[in-house]
Amino acid sequence: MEKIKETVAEGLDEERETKNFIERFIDEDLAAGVYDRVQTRFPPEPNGYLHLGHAKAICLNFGLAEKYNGICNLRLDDTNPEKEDTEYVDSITEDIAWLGFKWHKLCYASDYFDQLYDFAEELIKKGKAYVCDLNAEEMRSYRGTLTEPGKNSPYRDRSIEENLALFRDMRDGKFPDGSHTLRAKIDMSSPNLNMRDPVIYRIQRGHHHRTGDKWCIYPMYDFAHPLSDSLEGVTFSICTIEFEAHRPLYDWVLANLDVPVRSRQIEFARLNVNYSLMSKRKLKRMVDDGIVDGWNDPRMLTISGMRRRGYPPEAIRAFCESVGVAKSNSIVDMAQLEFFVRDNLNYSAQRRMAVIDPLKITITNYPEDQYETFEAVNNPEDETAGKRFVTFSREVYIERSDFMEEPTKKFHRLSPGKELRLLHAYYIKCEEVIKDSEGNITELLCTYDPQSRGGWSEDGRKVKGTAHWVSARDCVEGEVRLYDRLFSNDNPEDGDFQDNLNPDSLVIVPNAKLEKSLAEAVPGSRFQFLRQGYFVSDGVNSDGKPVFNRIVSLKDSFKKGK
RNA sequence: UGGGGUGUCGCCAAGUGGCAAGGCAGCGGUUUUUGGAGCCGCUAUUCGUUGGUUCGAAUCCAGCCACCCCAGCCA
Repeated sequence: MEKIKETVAEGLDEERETKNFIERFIDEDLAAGVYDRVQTRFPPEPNGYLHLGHAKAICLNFGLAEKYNGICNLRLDDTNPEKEDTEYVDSITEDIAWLGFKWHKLCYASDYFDQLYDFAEELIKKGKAYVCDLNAEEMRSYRGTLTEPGKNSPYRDRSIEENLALFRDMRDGKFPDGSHTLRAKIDMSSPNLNMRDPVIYRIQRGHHHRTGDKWCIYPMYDFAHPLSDSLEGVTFSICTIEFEAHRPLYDWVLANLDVPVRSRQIEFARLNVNYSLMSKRKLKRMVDDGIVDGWNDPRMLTISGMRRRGYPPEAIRAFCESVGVAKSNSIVDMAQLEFFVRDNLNYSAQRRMAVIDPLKITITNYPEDQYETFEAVNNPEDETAGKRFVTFSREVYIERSDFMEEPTKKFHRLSPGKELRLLHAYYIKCEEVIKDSEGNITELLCTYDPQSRGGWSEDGRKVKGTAHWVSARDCVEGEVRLYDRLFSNDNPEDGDFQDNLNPDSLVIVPNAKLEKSLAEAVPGSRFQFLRQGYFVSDGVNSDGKPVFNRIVSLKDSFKKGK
């Protein structure tokens, strides 16, 4: 131990490792012998697709298990047949696997329906649960308010035998939906409303995606969750902060039943990102209302949307790591997410040339039928990415923004009479600007310096500007989709999100000029279109043109023409 | 309003009685055969607020203020 301390002191002085509060709780419990191992779980309800907020919970739960040499299950919390579907189960498993995590076991709350039922009977037999005949409205009025205590249900003092018989009748389908509930007998005057005899079973006829029509009664979250945790052997049940007031109930359920493990619930703050919505309910509404293409629309922070947008899973994990785990409500800046995407892509994405807003250039002293190829590195950050060849010819396209007729002081690219380096190719000089009748620039006539092959000259003259280009003879046309923020408002939660939609959230450029190799790009592969940012291949459109989505939005400083 | 939480830079976030980490964003500079990359700097005399305890307080105590969650037979 001492040795380890020394080593740490000597070598890793600067790598101070700060533990988050959950890790400190775990350390305490381990040290106190409350638990001798760590087991977590990620328990989504299969009623929608996973989003970045879930990614944070996934990283936390799976990360903790890994860190402490424990295990983490994926559990589908399917106790409400009305909202759940196998489509969602499939998307959830796919998304978690894509993020790079492996669950120890794939479980379903519905796996435990029989045991949960038995636990309910156990509670009844202990006199700690009763069947209540109050309807929803009556129950609400009996519950009291934030400031006034509730009243006991008139059915609260039924005998154990009667409760048991009634509960079995509920199970056997003898009552209509909503007519009876099973409630825990706790305290109708508790200041915590969750403890005022909460419902733990309700009658609900609906086809369950796994158990079909076997059951017509379903356990409530507050009953099913602690018991599912315990049955699986979960030691730390990590959930979001809105469940904090449910913790006494969570503990009550485990304390009043004969369970294998007394799991510990720990809450953390959910993730919010500005310019985006992170509520499954609202995401579903956007999908249903046709505001977006589907759950995988690249403008949404669903995992499938981010995947389609080209965000690498490693970048998402690094982001989740960076935002930390705490209990205060917070809204993380979208720029932080994009930073981790750029940071990853900088060394993982190959470079390609593409011209999104083309301006034609004719090189007047370059022979009409001639062409030649140049070698170009695929990624200056990664030698193993190799090289490719690009073809040069008499007519090329450059980005319209790489030419300025009356250049400003800081503008070093092409302008009349000035030289510009075409990346990997030659120096060219602008000799003439051709305009249409309305004065719009339609073409530039340039000359090239044959001595500058490779983009370098022996006379040592300095050419500051360099631009990407594409040979007119050899390029392919493609569709480029520029995705911006879906919401114009920093916080779309202000009012109805529909009022905050950004009309320019999707701009389609149908005829971008692409380097030939991009025509065969595998969907999902990411490239840097040099100065224009990062793009991901998204297959071909209905015209058979290759499609690219922009991955991160432009940095504001660059937008301002710096 | 009863209960439960949270307040440290524009945004996240460390800090657990001994001179306020780090990241994002921003700003300056420097580079570069175009990375929006790299490199170098700068950016909280102050921790919601007021008092108290202490040689010493973001850390302990008390009051106040602000925000979030709970009155589903949702999770």
